[in-house]
Amino acid sequence: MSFLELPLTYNERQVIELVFRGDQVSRADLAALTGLTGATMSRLVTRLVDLGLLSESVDRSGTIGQPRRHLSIAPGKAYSVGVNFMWHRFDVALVDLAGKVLAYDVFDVDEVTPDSLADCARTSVDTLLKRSRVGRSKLFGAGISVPGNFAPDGVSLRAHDYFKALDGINLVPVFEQALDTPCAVDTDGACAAIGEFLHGEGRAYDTFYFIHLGHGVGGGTIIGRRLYRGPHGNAAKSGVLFPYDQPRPSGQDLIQTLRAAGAQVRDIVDIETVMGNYEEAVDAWIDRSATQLCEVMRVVTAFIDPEIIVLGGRLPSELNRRLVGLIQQAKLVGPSRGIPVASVIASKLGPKSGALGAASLPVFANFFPGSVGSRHNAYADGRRNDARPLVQA
Amino acid sequence: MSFLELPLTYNERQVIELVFRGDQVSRADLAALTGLTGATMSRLVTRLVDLGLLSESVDRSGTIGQPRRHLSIAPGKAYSVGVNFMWHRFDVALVDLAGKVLAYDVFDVDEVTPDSLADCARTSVDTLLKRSRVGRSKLFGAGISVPGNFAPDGVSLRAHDYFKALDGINLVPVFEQALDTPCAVDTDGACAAIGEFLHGEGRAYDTFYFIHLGHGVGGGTIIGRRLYRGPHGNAAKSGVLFPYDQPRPSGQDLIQTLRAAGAQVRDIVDIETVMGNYEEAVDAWIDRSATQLCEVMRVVTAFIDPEIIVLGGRLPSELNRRLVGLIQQAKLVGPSRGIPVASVIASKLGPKSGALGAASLPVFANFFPGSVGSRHNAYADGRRNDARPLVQA
DNA sequence: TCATTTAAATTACATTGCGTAATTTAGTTT
DNA sequence: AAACTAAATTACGCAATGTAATTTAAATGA
Repeated sequence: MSFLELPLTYNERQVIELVFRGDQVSRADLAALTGLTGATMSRLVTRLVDLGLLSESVDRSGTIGQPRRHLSIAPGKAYSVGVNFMWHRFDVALVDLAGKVLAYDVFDVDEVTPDSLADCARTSVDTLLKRSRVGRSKLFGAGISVPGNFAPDGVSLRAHDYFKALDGINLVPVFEQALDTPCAVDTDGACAAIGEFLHGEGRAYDTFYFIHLGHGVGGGTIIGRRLYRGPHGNAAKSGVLFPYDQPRPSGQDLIQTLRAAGAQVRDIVDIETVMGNYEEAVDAWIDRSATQLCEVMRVVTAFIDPEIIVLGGRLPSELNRRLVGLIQQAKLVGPSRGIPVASVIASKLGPKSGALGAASLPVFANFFPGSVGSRHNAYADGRRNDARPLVQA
Repeated sequence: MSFLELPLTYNERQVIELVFRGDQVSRADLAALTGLTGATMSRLVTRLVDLGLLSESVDRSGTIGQPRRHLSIAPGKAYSVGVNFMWHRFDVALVDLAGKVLAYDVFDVDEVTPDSLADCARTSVDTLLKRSRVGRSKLFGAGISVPGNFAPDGVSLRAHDYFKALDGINLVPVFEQALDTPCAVDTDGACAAIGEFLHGEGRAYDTFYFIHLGHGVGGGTIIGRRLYRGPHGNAAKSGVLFPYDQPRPSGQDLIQTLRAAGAQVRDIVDIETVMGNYEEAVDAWIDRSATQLCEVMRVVTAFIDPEIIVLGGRLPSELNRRLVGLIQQAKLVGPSRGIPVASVIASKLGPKSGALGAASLPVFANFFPGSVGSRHNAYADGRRNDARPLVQA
């Protein structure tokens, strides 16, 4: 981070997370929530206020004693951009730490190669920064959401057929060179889960599963307020239950369904405009997909046992809501005796959710404790940071 | 713990874990592995040696410099018992911290109620302690492995039909009263996973999935050297893919298969003795079950993305090996484009694995870092320990 | 043979971040 | 306006780590 000398400590990140996800929290609340003492919390908060990351407002709501001072993330201090790639388009969001979307736009892309993506990203991000008069120095990172999977090395892409030129590429250095800021790349499902965790329904939960319906059927898992990527970055592939050559509850499948019904659909974003004219086809697709997603619900409950399952992605919000409605009505057999299937709710983040989720990656990485390993070590500074991964000695 | 004044700190536990899972580690190795300095490691190890938990041996293998001193877990210092309940029997193991099984025996149980289980546990544990001349004061805990699931509260049991009297019961206080030592209760799948992590194939991995074939089809997930239980304790229910009223790759199903072929089988332990006489039925069962387990492999890879999948449980080791052999031969379609299905290996722990896994629960809880939350706090002692769970303020 | 070299382990001292307890602050209650 | 209350801050102590210097126990080599 250019504007912060040192990375934040674990406890500073805890404070930011609690302020971010909570509402109207005071220092005293934070002390109780973290188990730290009031004295320590006072010091932590003072430092974060001095850094300009937190701001406070006095609450004179009339209880006895010194009034609480509610903390909130300071607006306009630090910015992150998110780039969300689709087939023929991509959308970009510029957000500040407080979660405000300062600028958002959709761009076209014809050719999908590392170079063209880097170009697109650079020009579009520059456009947004200029439009909202945010200086580059205030940008602490960029997140890029891509459809696809990772190779066993956990970093290079196993791309969809539509993105063949990206196969085997590690996009992180590509984007870092183009955007001149630290970049994080993850799957659309993982980005969406992080976005939901920071800004959506997931704010109320520590452990949840996100079913992501984009071109394919993906997902993301938040376990204990951390993104669970898996050793190879390929966790949460909800689509496993549906072979590619058969009907499946994916955006691509819906596009094909609509085309078969005679609609002109180029990409997922076009669905919303045409679906009113093909109600019958959409209804049938929803019914069938809801049934299929019920099996995802059962299996996710069995393997992850989450507090809640959130359904979202790139489909029109109305479709997500209808799918959730049907799933909620279904009487599902639990995954094992006596275990109920987890509840499902629809994401409310809307069409910007993809870019917002991508922009959430750097926020999570730089300001949240979930990206810090548990090193019980009194020294945040001056410590060696070269621990080898835990392997047989 | 009666014999240890204070619970071990996070870094002390790190040392124990690395010594336990590693082989021939020196203080210098541990420093490199943890990222702590040599000075700190020296202090940590000295303390653990003084406590009697570690012992060391000089390695004069001929390299220049002061010889390395290899560390190992001291034998005979601290003991744990594991109780592994089945249908008509249960087996008990007394193990020391170093992993040595000092005593092991199988007992019969006719009635399954909380009281009878407590009675059985008390008398059998007493027997083993006396037989191996281990004083009660050296016992730091007991682990109990039960078939079944947890209620949404995460502690009370949702028992199999065979154990109806246990339904809704929290067994922890029951056993703690009977055994007069801290008790941990978890599902057979979770216990087996922990056991595999400490003593079996899982020693080489940080994140793996354990498929547990007992009466039912269960499992356990180790994520980043911690047991992932799920918010309700019901994670890793591999059986979700197989309805109860259809053939499934469970021990119960194999018992029924053998009975249908004319065999006299009372419980899983009887399978080994009779299976030689019903080869045809066993072969068919193995073939079908291997095919079914291939789907578990695919789904686990999709949702957990583990480094490896380990297959084990209560079936005879030979059957586990044959199942693994067939699964390895199968050409499995990956869960998503470009992602290979995780590899599978058979557990080598043998028939004592259930009791060993159960006995591993207290070891894990008291001596490993995986049971400690990440509180970045310089003070191990004298700290308040009453942090509320992280919820909306 | 014995000084030199090497790597492991230990010791002395400094630094950091948290806890405890006392104090200050800003309001309500009586 | 004095008493009371809860939040926030300050002063001080302590535990655990890091840095740097030192000790230890072996191999090396003149």
